[in-house]
Amino acid sequence: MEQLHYTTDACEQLCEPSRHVCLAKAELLVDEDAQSIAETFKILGDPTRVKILHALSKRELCVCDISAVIAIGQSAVSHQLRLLRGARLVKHRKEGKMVWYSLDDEHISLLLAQGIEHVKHR
Amino acid sequence: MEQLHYTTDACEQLCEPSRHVCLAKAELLVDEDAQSIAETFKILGDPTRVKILHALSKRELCVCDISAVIAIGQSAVSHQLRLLRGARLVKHRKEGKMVWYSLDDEHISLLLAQGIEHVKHR
DNA sequence: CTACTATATGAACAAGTGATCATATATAAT
DNA sequence: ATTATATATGATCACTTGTTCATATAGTAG
Repeated sequence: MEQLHYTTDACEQLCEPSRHVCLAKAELLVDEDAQSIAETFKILGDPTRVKILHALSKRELCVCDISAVIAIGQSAVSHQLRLLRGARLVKHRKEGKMVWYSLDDEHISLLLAQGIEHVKHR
Repeated sequence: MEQLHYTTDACEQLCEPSRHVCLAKAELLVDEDAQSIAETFKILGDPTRVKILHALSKRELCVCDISAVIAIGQSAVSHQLRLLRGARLVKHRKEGKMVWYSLDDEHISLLLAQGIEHVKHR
């Protein structure tokens, strides 16, 4: 009975027989897209990275600044920034031996704010 | 040298000595908030849940519909819905032996759309 | 060149996650 | 009551994740 759920159209004959299920199937995100979208949210889904992004939403900071602000080791910060870069959530510029990080665009700030909004709400 | 990074104010004397670091520290998200915010994004950070939310953003669906649409076992769907409920991303209503799920509010739809936007962009 | 500082990265390990299986609960039908 | 269906949940296990340690790279100063 486990398997039947996705070989037949819905819960046997009980749900409205399949129209909305067919529609939903047609509109279903393809694996690849769902994966990419989830990837972005997954990166946002860590308290350390949230702190980093929130700090960067206020001002550009270099790696050791972030390390100082967040109170976490330099190595850990670098690892996290790598992930954030990979997800195009932050950008960086070199200046001598320092590397300055900032949010990739204002979009990110909005996304973050919206998450914060959801949490504060209710 | 690892530890000094968060006992002194920034990268020794090299960064603009500490004004922006002090500000950033003052504005730093407290652990609890960062944790809650990350929690929400973490829930959004899984392809199966993204598919579920995307499907629910179009129309209300019952558990076995979702199972049929996403092509994943009923048990897995229930487990995921539990998490989604916990994060107040979806709501549900019982109707006989079926349980119908939908997004908790339009905010969620926006949040999801913004994530999709980020991925599609560039 | 040598020493020092800022950042990046690989390895390793503890902790967490998501699917499946088995089973429980609840509602409905006979 | 018995049977069937819809959903929920606990246990398990392979897999992922985030930090730390050690070390590498790169820029700067002496």
